[in-house]
Amino acid sequence: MSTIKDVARLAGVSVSTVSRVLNNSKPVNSDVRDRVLIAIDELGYRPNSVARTLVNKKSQLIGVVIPDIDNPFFSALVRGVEEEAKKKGYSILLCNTGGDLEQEIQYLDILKEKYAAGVVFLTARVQDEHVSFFRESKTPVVFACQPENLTGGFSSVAIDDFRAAYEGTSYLIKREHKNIGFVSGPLSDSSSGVLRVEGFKQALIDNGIDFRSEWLYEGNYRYRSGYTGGLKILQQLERPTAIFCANDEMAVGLLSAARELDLSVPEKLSVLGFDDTVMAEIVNPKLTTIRQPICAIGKYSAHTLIGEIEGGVEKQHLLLEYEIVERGSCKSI
Amino acid sequence: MSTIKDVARLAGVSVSTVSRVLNNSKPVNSDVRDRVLIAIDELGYRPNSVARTLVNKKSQLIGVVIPDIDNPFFSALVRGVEEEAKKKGYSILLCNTGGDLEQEIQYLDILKEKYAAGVVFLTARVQDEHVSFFRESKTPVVFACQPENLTGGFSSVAIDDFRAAYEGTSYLIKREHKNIGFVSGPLSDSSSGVLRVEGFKQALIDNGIDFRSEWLYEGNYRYRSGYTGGLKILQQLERPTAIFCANDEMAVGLLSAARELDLSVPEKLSVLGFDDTVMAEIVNPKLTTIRQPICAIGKYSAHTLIGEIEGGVEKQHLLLEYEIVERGSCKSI
DNA sequence: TTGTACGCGTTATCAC
DNA sequence: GTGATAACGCGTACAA
Repeated sequence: MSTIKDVARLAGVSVSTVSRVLNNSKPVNSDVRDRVLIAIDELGYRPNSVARTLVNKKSQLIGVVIPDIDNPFFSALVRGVEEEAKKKGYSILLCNTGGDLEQEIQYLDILKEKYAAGVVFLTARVQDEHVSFFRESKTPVVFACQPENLTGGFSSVAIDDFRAAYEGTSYLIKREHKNIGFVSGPLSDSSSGVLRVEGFKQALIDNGIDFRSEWLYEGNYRYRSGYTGGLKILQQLERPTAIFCANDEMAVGLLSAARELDLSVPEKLSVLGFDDTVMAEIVNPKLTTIRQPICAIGKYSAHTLIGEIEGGVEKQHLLLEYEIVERGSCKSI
Repeated sequence: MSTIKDVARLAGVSVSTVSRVLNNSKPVNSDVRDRVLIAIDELGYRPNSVARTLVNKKSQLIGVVIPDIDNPFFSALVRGVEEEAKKKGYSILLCNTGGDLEQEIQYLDILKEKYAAGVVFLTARVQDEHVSFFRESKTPVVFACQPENLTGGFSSVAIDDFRAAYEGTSYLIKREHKNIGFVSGPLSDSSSGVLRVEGFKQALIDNGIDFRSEWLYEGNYRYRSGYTGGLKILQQLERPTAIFCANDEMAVGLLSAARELDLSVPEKLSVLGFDDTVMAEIVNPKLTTIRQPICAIGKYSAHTLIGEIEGGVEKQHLLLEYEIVERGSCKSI
């Protein structure tokens, strides 16, 4: 492995000159520049990024902190981040936290000690600990899938969860559903989850439909809770003709519950999902769902982040487009 | 951020002494050790890993190179690697390659320049370029899901794909199926894929059943190819009573094809999957499949790797257990 | 425009 | 046992 010194020697110049052509940090005579370039090429020289990091106090690493890589929603986000980062010469340090605050902080410390250039952060709720870390360490960060007002002043990329849920509900109402249930995410801390219930409720109100709390089930985004919620809601004397789930995984669980209760979907029950992850397509009936451009959220998160890292671009809040994709799980009554 | 010098000053010792208590590299008097420890605590000092890496030429980074993080099979593996690595103080550099050799090599170069301690590698086929990289750079590596004889002498963690496919086929045969189709992975380069077809064929032979090439479809592990393969096989004049798919995703695609052709599963057609990823459970009917302990493969890969990194443990080939998990997609005839 | 020399935070080799 | 000091590979004032 050749170093900058080898290049300097071969080109007959000093290391500083080599450094200058490497970084375009100062003007260099074109003939010497050529000599250096040739030497670099000849030696197959590549600057040592560790040494660089040590002096610059900034690496080419981007931390991606998420609750669970083994969840299609998060892995799609990571893929988006990775693609964009790779394009710009950054690598991904994967921080899998299980949604645990302690682990999040632990990883944040690791990122700091490795001089990570920035981090894309997806958490159920932005906590004071997070905010103060980013403030103190001055590490650029963008929060993914987080409502603008909860990011502590940092950048974010998301969709408008309130409006998306509002429109999803409207979609159901337009199809003559007046009895609509809702399986939500955790309402205590999942901020975008709260937005979705609120969008749902608002749509009900605006259409003169009463909200029925017995048809609201607070799940946790997992298959199991969709199943349980479905059982809870559908076994009541009076049951809704449609249920809106705050994500696809729960919707799929709900499908199982409906099947178990012999309620055919969509004939007897319409089911509307959220996210449009891979499972929406493979389940039977295929899920009508609100598509959230997860991979794009990852891409734009990375893009925004790198903008802040390199260009000193201003903090910003991006809202991406969602859309209702109609498949087989909803029908008019 | 305090450095080793600050600690040395505060403790009234030299930096070398601090370094020694940090690394237990040489004996230190217990009273001075205590002073150092106190100083460390007082300053909240944490050794700078970048500087460490620069002098040791070895970081605490483990590269995980896979084709696609947004695929439940690979993401499960990554989760396993991450868990084990985190436990041992290593972090994960995620290398998403799209299965492209050029990108694999590109990432390998990045890993080298970052002084990665080792890499967990999952690729369709181990190529000469891979092997020579690991030989020359002396970077420890373990290949995941790769047949022992194709790892170029490096460690590996996998299951016995041949036997697993053999047993899967036997499972079908025991249930009186004599006409069995097979949807395979790519046969040109996916080595474990080849093993699975061979296990399938061998089971046929050992049971006196003819192999019918028209019932073999070469897919690519994706949903779409399972669907297409299903159509191809099931629209023939004579069709099998059971089809074995080399992974779950294709099995799910096959399910769609069967539904489209009005062949109810498992009544008219038994379908056997492979892997037991999340989708096996959410599809209807639920998939009977051969469970491969993907997450554990990740864990053991990391464990083996770290053993080689730290202990100079010998190269080894681990074969983990698989099992047939019976759900609703297969029946006796 | 170019070169010298020092610093980034550690570890390791040497003397003491 | 302990303490200087030279690496590790690079960027950058500063001097020329």
